[in-house]
Amino acid sequence: MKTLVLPPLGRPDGMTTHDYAFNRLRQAIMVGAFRPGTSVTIRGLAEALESSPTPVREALRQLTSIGALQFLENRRIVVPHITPARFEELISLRIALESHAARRAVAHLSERQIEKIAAIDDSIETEIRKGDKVAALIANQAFHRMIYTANPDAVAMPLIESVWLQLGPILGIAMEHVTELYVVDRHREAIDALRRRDEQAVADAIAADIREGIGGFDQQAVARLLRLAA
Amino acid sequence: MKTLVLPPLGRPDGMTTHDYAFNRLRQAIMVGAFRPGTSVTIRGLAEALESSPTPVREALRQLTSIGALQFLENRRIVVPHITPARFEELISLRIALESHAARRAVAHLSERQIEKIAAIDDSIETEIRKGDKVAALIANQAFHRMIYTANPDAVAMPLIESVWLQLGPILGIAMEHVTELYVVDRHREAIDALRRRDEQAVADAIAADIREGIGGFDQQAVARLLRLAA
DNA sequence: AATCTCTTTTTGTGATCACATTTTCTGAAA
DNA sequence: TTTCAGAAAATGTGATCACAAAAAGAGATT
Repeated sequence: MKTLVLPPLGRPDGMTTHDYAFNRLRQAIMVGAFRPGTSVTIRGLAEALESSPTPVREALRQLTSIGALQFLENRRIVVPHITPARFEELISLRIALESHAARRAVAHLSERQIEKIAAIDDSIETEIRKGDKVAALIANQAFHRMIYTANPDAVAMPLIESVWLQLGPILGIAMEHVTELYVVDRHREAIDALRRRDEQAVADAIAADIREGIGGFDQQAVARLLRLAA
Repeated sequence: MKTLVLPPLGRPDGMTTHDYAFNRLRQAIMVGAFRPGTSVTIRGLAEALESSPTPVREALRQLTSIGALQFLENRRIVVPHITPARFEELISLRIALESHAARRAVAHLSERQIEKIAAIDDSIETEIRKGDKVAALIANQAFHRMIYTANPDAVAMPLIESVWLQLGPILGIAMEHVTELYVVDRHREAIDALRRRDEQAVADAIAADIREGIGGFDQQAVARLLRLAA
């Protein structure tokens, strides 16, 4: 029985055990700490998180609701498999959802917020230069999240995070097999468009960012990655 | 203590208590059986479902993950409130998501499936004539679901259902205050477009269907409905 | 080696209980 | 009637346990 290792995560005061388990697992999956097909057990995670089955099971159930995990018929809990076709669907969904969310956020963004977004973009570059892929990834997600959540009724945000979670595992594989991380520079383009309050240009920049970033993997590249990981 | 009444729902053999609770509550919310702001208790639902707190809590946690319920800071569990702005965001998200899903489904639909969809559309008319609003609503959802899930990798479907769930409570209010139910006849248009394999026309018909259906409530109408329900 | 059968272990499920917090109820004071 | 303080009840949380199903292991047979 190998003990499970999870990326650490701070636990604020007053946070319930269940919430902590949920957030920690969620973040682990989102940054690609689990491979597709990996199976987890309630008791195993309870031990790793130093708690009991009850709150862990609740966290796992929530994670399945957002597509991050899957309860199989035989009651096993696994990280869902990805096929090239499903990957392509997820990317196209990301583009549809995020360009929609970006367009809907433009009117709500203050100058100050836009500067904050530009600062986050700088931090992405910094992390890449340092070679910290996970940190760069988290900063990149923060960049996108900051834009979409400027809308006070950002109902699309939870759905977007669900898609990110479903892409997490293959992202983890990609990171292992890609020596150098780079981010296509559509971010500057998006920031400029935000400053001009040009909704269409913002949506286009976000779409291009996704398409040329993780979306740049074609079916064969995905198939190759999946084979490498198998 | 008034006992809680939930719309009935069959329970297949071998279905876990948790799964049953989840599905029954989900369906109840989706068809508008709960008002916005309604609060529920774990023990109360456990009693109504003739089970214990554990599986009910898991079901409630899942429902919060998909936006159907909300755990407040004081640990109370409520059906989320809706503002006119949030309503408008949800409708616009429905249009973005569903026209995307519809477009992506067109290529996968067989002639046989299209006929099945047309049959479902007929059943909607039947239910409306009978005056059974809930049945008409469920049939209408089946119509949409059947289209989107023709795509074997319909990754957008769970997200779409999440939006439906969030619109459920206001839908329930609307049904109480609308004497006559009618469905804008964009369904025929969608079916025709499906037969022609015209992706753009299908997407447009679905968008129009939403916009002229539930989306037809303007901000003032929503505000009025919410006031009536308060 | 490969396959099958039986035993042992592991695992998910759901009920129950103790605890702390929150809400509700009760009754007195203003 | 309103307001407020304390008591009582209700509620969410998390650990534990018993049970059934599934998986893993052991040993015999082909």
